[in-house]
Parts: sequence; C-alpha cells; structure tokens
Amino acid sequence: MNDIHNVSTGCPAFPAVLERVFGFAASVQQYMEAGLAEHGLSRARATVVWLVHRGGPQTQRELARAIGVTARNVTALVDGLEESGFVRRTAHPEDRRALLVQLTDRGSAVTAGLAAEYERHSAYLFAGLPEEQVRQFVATMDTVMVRLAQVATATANR
Amino acid sequence: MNDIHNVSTGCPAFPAVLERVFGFAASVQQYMEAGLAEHGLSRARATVVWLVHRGGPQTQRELARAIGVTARNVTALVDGLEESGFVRRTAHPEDRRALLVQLTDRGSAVTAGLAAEYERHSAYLFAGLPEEQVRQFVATMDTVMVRLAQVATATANR
DNA sequence: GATACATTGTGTATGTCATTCACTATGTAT
DNA sequence: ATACATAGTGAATGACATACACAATGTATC
Repeated sequence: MNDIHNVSTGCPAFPAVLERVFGFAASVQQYMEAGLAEHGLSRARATVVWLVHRGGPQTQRELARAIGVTARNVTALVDGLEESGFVRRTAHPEDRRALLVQLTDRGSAVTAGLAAEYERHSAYLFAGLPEEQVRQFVATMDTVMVRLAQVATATANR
Repeated sequence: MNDIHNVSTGCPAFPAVLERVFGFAASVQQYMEAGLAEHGLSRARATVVWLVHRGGPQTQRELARAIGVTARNVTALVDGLEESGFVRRTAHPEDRRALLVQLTDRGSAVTAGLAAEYERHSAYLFAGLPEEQVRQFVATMDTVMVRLAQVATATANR
C-alpha cells in the first residue's frame, strides 16, 4: 500500500488533471507575486518576512532551515530586506555568532496590509461557491499535498 | 457585479484558504521542478520544450509571446536548450529574419517520458478519491483561476 | 586549560532566469 | 526609395540560489 508503482488507476477519466494543476499553481504564484511586488517585496523576500512575522525574531540559520535554502542565501535576502527597511539585524542575547532578524515598523505594517488585502481578495475568489465545495477543495489540496510529499521522498530514495 | 470591492463575504468560514492555496501552489511547483530536474530541465526551459511539443516548430517571437517574457530571454533559453541537445534552430522557410525552434529526437523522447511519468503520478495523487470530488476540484480551480485573472486586471488598471 | 569539533554568518565565484537598451538584418507599406 | 515595423542578439544589470572557503564563536572532551 501507498506504493506509487502499483496503482489501480483510480481516476482514468481525467487524463490532464495534473497539467491543469500545474497551470493553476502557476496562476496562483503569478497572482501572489504581483501582490507582493506592489509592496516592494519579491516571493523570496516575502517568505522571510512572513516567517519572522509568524515566528518572531529568529536567527538566519533558523530561517534557512525553515525555507529550505542555504544560509548564504538567507544572508543575501536579509541584506536586501535590511536595505529596503523591512527587517533589522540584532545581536543574539546568548549566542554571539548568531544574528536575530526582526521586523521593523514598516515591515510589520506592510505585512499587516498584505494579509488584509489577501483576505479581501480571498473572499472574492471563493464568493458564491457553496461552503461545502470550498471545504472539499481544501481537503483535496491537503490530500494531494501529502501524496506529493510521498512521491518526492520515493523518487529521492531511488 | 464582478466588482472586487463590494463582496458580501461569501465565505467567512475559511480565514486562511488563500494561504493554504499558496502553500499548495508552492508544493506543486516544487514537485514539478524536481521531476524536470531529473531529466535535465528547468521550469523555464521545460516551458519552451512543452510549447514546441504542443504547437510544433515555432519562432522565438511566438514563444516569447506565449510565455509572456521578452524575446531576449527566449534567445537565452533556446541557447541553453540547444547546447543540451533538446531543441534545434532551423531557418524559417519564408521569413529570413526568423528562426524556427523544433525538438530534437532527444527532446521528443524526454518530453514523452515526462508526460508518461506525470500521468503515472497523477493516477497516484488522486487515487481513491471519488470521481465526483476530482471533477469538482478541477471546476473550483477553474473558477478561482478566472477570478484571479479578474483581480489581476483590476489591480493593473488602478 | 588545551584540544578538537560543530555551528553561525559571510566573502568570492558561478549559474539560471529575467529585464532594458542598442543594434543589425530583414520584411512591409507608402 | 523612403519610412517604419519586426526578428533575433550583444552588452549590461539585477534577483535568486548554489558551492567552497574562512573567521569568529560555541561546545564537548581529555
């Protein structure tokens, strides 16, 4: 069970589902990046801002692990965010090697504005759809995401 | 009607739907790019290969318009694809300025292999789900995509 | 305490993707 | 013949991401 190479073709009626999912994902990301760009943020930098907003001040190493990129890359991202005034580097109180990344006032304000904007758009995107349909949509996304992870680890250990 | 700034909050029960959609899109793209990378393709280059596979030999200008990037960028992408043996540039029969991009044998083979692989994975990803649920999932994606486009044009003309 | 090892951040170099601007060569219309 | 539009590319630039090397600091071990 749970084996990728032994499926009894559970869904033969949709040959191009995955292709449509790819298109959907591309559209979503394009929309997301457009919204971020209006506030002077890129996807990569917004990820950092969002994580700091969620988890509070963190070291660059923690951010690198959370995002799944190299520490060197986070250095560059924080460089840009610091220059554009979204975040600030502060000394870690216990570890003199580490630096804590925290939001500036402007960083917090932009984050709040973005969240509100997306909330507003979200209401429009799903407006009129039966609540049950939206619920099931989210559930299907979750199911597919879990299996995507399975496929990823399966092909990684090959 | 169809106005973004006048929604009667059709779906108040899901505060973080859009955030989950963002996460889903990111996972899908990550999965897609991992599959492409195994065959030596990046997302950008695979887009070119896919369009040529679908629409037959095309000029770089047509590809640029279809992808939505500058012609200069397509030049670079085709440079890479030519060097790695996926596509070939041929003279346009009527327009001596233009170059036709067409798949090599290797390009066609890799494309076919990728399509088969994604087909196989797709069956797994949606296995066990009621056909009606998958159908509605696709329908919801389509609805949201249409409204995403509306939001995009609305904010662009602001 | 000294030694060895691990961890944090960053300089340097490299590569992909994407843009703008300038330019040549070619097509097209007047 | 002249003017304009189009197709592709060189040069320069920038964001994102990597690998490798290195200094500074923390931690464990003898």
